[in-house]
Amino acid sequence: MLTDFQIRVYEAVSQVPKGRVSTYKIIAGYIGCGSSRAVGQALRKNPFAPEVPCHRVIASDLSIGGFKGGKEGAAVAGKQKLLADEDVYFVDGRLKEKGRIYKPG
DNA sequence: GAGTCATTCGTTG
DNA sequence: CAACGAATGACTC
Repeated sequence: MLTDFQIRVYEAVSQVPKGRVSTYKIIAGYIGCGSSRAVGQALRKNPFAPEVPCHRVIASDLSIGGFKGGKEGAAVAGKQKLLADEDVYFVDGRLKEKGRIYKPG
């Protein structure tokens, strides 16, 4: 069973176009949540894995964030790899071009 | 009902 | 700039 909150997150993340990324903070504020952690929780489940590009979501400090339940290791390694396919590159574990961040509005 | 979490901001050194 | 602590909101058991 999915909650309205999770659906909100999946909807917001699904709106992020290719070659662009978003942050937990932006998603959280976009759906009306004061905690970015809740967003990560919803993405962690990600029942719509291929439909919801959870790999297009990073931390607000331009860090890679987490992936597949891990915040470092092969998890984020695969995340950066996927982002690299989207023309989104990372440097030292941080987003290369902050302009890649997609902000609604 | 308590524990856990893929975060974020503020203070201190 | 770097490291630590406190706060927030929701999902899982």
